[in-house]
Amino acid sequence: MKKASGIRDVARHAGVSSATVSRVLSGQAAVSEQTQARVLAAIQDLGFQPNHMAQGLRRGRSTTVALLVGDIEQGVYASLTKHIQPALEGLGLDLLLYNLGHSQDRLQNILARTEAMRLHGIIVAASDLLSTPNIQSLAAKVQEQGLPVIAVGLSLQAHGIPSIVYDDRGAIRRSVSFMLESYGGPVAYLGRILGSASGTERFAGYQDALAARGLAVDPRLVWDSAYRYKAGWDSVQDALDRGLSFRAIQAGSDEMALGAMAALQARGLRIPEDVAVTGIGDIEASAYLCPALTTHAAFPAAVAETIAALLEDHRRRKPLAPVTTLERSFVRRASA
Amino acid sequence: MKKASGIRDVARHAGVSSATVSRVLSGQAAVSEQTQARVLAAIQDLGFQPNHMAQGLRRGRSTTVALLVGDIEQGVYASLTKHIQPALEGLGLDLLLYNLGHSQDRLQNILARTEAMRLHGIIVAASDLLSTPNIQSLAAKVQEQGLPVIAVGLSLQAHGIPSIVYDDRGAIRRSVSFMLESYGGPVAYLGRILGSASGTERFAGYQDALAARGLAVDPRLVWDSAYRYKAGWDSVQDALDRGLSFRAIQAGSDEMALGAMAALQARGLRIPEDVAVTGIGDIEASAYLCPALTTHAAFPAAVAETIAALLEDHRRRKPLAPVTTLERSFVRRASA
DNA sequence: CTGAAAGCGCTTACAG
DNA sequence: CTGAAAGCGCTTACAG
Repeated sequence: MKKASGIRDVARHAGVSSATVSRVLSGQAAVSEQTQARVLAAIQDLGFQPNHMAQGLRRGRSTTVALLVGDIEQGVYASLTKHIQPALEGLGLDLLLYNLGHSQDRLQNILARTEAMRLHGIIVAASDLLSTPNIQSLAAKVQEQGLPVIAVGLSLQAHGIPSIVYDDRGAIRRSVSFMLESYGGPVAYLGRILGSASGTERFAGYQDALAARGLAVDPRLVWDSAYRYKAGWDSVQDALDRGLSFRAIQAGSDEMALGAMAALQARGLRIPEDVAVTGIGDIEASAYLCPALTTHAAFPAAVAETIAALLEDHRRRKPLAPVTTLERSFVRRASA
Repeated sequence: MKKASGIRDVARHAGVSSATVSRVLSGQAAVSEQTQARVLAAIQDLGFQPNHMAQGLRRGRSTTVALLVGDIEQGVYASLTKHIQPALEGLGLDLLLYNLGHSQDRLQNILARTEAMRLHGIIVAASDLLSTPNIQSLAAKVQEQGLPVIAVGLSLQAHGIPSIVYDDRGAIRRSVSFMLESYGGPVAYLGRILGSASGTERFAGYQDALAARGLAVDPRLVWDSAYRYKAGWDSVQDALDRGLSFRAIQAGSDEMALGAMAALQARGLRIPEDVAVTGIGDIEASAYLCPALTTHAAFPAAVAETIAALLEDHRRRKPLAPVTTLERSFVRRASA
């Protein structure tokens, strides 16, 4: 806990110039072994740590990556953040978190603020359909500033932004097909979230499954809704009030599925004997409910690794993979 | 989207010196109205934004606040983060997130890394008992570096660190008393988490409630456990296997309460007819389960406001309130 | 109220 | 392999 010392102090202590200290710090330039040893010792002795702001100013970029998430309170984003932070730390990068709260305006403000801080990169993890100006703003950063921008959960590949996505359409197709076969009766779709990129993808999987069996989509069994528990609860209460009948529900997220299950149980319906339920996302709570929720797992660790790899590729000026698609895995539990 | 322009460009554009531009930027020094207007216009014209790294280097501190959370996947920390980020943004500050994963080693590493970045402040939101070296390291930052450090969820007031805490002991005392009165039978305590500051506080509330009725604590009905859903599930399964009998459960967190409820239901027990359950925290899921969980609410918005106020006080060199205690509010729902 | 100048702590051509 | 010097983009005494 010495007073903040600078590179000059280290240089003096080691009997070299500050340029040399800087060189051993960067590890890039060639420095003789002896010199290096002496500098390293001086750094140790003084407990020296290079000033990030000075380095950033000089290098023209910070060591900070902005992570913009749809809503940190949602399990998906929380677990993603939990894995991304240490992955960045491994690359010597720090994570600046911005919670979008699913607002395009907020995204726009943040993107504007962001210019001034010479970020090292931007990760956008949001399932919302982004507004055109926002996408253009992101694409501009990639092209003009050479700033790596990575999209997670929605594909911005068409705009030249490397993306990491799940094959949600395929996943939902499989689980809906499974429920159609196992339970026969009609399968409702909960949460065709308008304005959500992944919501749209997932709903397409539902359509695929019905189409494969020559079934038509019954609009009364497609429930638009907001995100979250309450939406699931409300939609099911509403459907039951209207006397609709269905044998199973595919929810667009685990949160909605849990809300739906509570509503079914509150009405005295048994899961899965009366109505089967499947979610997608596999949030932590899903495994510890009664009955436990059948769902599709996510792989936040794999996403974090992919992000780290892309960032490394960018550093080495390698071309970045335009899109990385991860498969969901179906987690069969008691609810379906 | 102009090329990054500097203060000099603005100065030239406005026909003044860069010192003057800096002055209108800071808003601190006196500048004539005309000059100010011209500078502002130039800033507009060029879309100028001051370089954060340069400002930080010169001022000796960044505009970045580090938020260290126990585990971002837990509802408490997620909702706290969600509210703190915009509160900081309102003060022109950015949030650097570090996920501790409840590890003292990680905290130590982060605290060490942190030296180099000339932070604007540090917020520690963790319920773990901090290790002595970590507390000393935090206290040292307050004293030597004049860096504001704020503790949330655990009181570090004894170490000169302003703290924001809930009266969890009082809250648990009230709900345990309530269950004792309503259900008569024995109340078990789930989650006396060893090594957790708030875990200890909460358990003390349980002891208070029993003591107030002249009851002794039955050690078989005090279940130590880890955090989270699984712990709640396992503890209850275990207690049931051992043939223990209890009429109600006070859980040390909502997550544990939900895990416990699932375990009870899996064994065919009804809630609250056979066993009543109360949690603490009021995570989003709690309201949308069947039955909905009776719990104690948190007030993340109030915490965020308090943090912002403390940071402002620090900026104005006012003394900071050593401790701010918030009351929980009891949310009576169906589970107890 | 305003400007010229020094300097925050680094990195990186440029010489040698 | 190493050093002296310039400069990244700001802010802030110091004069006037």
